[in-house]
Amino acid sequence: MKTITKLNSQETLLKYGISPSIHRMTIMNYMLQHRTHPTADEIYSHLHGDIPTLSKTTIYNTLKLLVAKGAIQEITIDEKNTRYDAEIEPHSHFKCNVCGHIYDVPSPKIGGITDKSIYKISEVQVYYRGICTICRSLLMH
Amino acid sequence: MKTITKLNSQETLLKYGISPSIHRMTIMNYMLQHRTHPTADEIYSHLHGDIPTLSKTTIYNTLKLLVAKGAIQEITIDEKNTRYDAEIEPHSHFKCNVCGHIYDVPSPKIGGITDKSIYKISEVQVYYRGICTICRSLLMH
DNA sequence: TTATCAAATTGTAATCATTACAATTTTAGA
DNA sequence: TCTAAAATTGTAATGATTACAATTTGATAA
Repeated sequence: MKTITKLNSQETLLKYGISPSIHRMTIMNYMLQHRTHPTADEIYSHLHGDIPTLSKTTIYNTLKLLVAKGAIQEITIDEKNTRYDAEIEPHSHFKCNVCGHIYDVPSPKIGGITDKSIYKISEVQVYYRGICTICRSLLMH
Repeated sequence: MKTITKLNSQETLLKYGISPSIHRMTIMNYMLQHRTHPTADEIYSHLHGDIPTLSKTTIYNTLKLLVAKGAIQEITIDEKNTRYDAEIEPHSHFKCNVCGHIYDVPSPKIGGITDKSIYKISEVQVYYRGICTICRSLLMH
């Protein structure tokens, strides 16, 4: 099992032209396994137990590299921290204002200014905010 | 002229249930006149010349209040700073990765998860990133 | 008008995410 | 093995934002 996921993260790194060091594989692996849109700090906290030598700077460096190479994406739906997402297929995000959870949701069909003659668009982010089903039912008693 | 814009900012504040103090009117007025999606710090820098007693904390407090009351909106398209926008009619944003300018663009028709049965959506933000026309033509010589 | 109380504002210090940077370690290839 | 480049580390700096206690302002009632 572990071998397989390690392999997956290694393959992913190679696919995006990133030399697969141990730490990079560990971080990539974490991202592939945890689709919770973690912050740099959350990743650090979770990995620090297993690999005490892993520094927070490496987390930041690696995440920045992964984003630059297109292996993961950055999302700014959370006003406090930058969050990261290993899912790079088109999708949107919904943040519950009550529990703070960020959900992956299907991307809407975008019309509007996809008109490439005006702006050269390289990225589209759609952020929804509101109350998720769980919190809503809790609020209703 | 000045009287008119002051009046407009006062009216706007009253409309949103905010008691119109001098500073709040000044900040609201700035927001109404400058559709550049300014940061708290930019607002402070611009107003500080005229009103040296205006503190940065008041800028932050006021912006937060204006957002809470719905008089302006917060946008997080810029990874560094929170930006604010007096335009509250539905529209989207385009950020040029070269010059950093943030443009207002028409909102796309949103299909997808506007399905209210799943999530109670209170806010939708659409962020585009890429290269704006000006920078693109400059890059082409 | 004056006293009073709440609201508004201020300045400073604290917090917290992120980055800069120089030093050290690791890795791959000659 | 040796060496240069790449990767990683720890610490300090930066910069945005918030906390908070103190002060000022403004509206109201006596």
